[in-house]
Amino acid sequence: MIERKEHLFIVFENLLSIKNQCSSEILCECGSSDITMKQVRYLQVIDEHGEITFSKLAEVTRNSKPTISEMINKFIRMEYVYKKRSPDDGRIYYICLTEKGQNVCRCEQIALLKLTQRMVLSLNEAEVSTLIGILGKVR
Amino acid sequence: MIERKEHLFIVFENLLSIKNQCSSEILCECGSSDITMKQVRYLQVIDEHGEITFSKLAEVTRNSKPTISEMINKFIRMEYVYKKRSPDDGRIYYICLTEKGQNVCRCEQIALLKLTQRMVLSLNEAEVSTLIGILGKVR
DNA sequence: GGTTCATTAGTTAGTCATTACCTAATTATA
DNA sequence: TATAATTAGGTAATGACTAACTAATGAACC
Repeated sequence: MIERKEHLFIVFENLLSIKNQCSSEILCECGSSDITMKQVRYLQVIDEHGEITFSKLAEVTRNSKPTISEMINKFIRMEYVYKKRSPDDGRIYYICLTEKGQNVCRCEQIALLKLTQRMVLSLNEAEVSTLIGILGKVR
Repeated sequence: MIERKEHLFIVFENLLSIKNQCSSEILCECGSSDITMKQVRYLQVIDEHGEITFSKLAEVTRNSKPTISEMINKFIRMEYVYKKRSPDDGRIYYICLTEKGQNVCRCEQIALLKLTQRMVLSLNEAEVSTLIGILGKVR
């Protein structure tokens, strides 16, 4: 009983370790191993909106516009985002993620995808189905 | 086929989400929701050594002693560590983790433990055994 | 055993670079 | 005149350093 709990912990620890290693690799490949969590979160907010204006991003993140302006300039230098002038209103720019920016802010999902792909390779179809069935019950 | 891969991804995404929520809760309970990753890593180094001297910690982390001195003073203020005078050598202090410090630097493991405990509650013994069997094959 | 001196452990002062944020003033556009 | 974004100048916190310092230890010598 106790043995089973510990065992479950160990197999999940192993899986998580594989996932974390994938995440690290993704960030390293992007040359972003030292990006801060706040930076990742801001990129995630941009990702959620597809493309977003400076004013909107300031509003959504509760920062001032100058703060956003500086941050976006920095992200441009880091090649995470680019800005696109609005065709309709010369005042407005849209902030868009580059491929690098997308990879960085989605690196946890990409890592998880790689983990599940790796699982599908290690296991047969019946095992995968069984896993889905059992794990789907966890709340 | 494609459906199965996506499904596996989704069930694992759900599990990971539960785990991440546990982590956040642990850090919030400790009043440490804004601790930095570097700080967590330093606490993990201290954890790995049980108790460690300033000089040793400087050596292991490749920082200067004044840097370690300041960091540890800050961790003391944050109640993550305390220092213990060596009984043998008046120059030497040992840096030890408080319970809070231990919780903070182990929060990922604690969260994973809570997740696996939750799984054990949701599933019967046969299912748990099956999981262990299948997931143990993943490399 | 006491003294002296070199060494070690850790601290303090001052400093620098970076990140994350601000307001006020400005420029460009509507 | 109002809005969108930028620039200038600023603060606070984090993460790191060197130089100089204090306190304690240990070896050598008397």
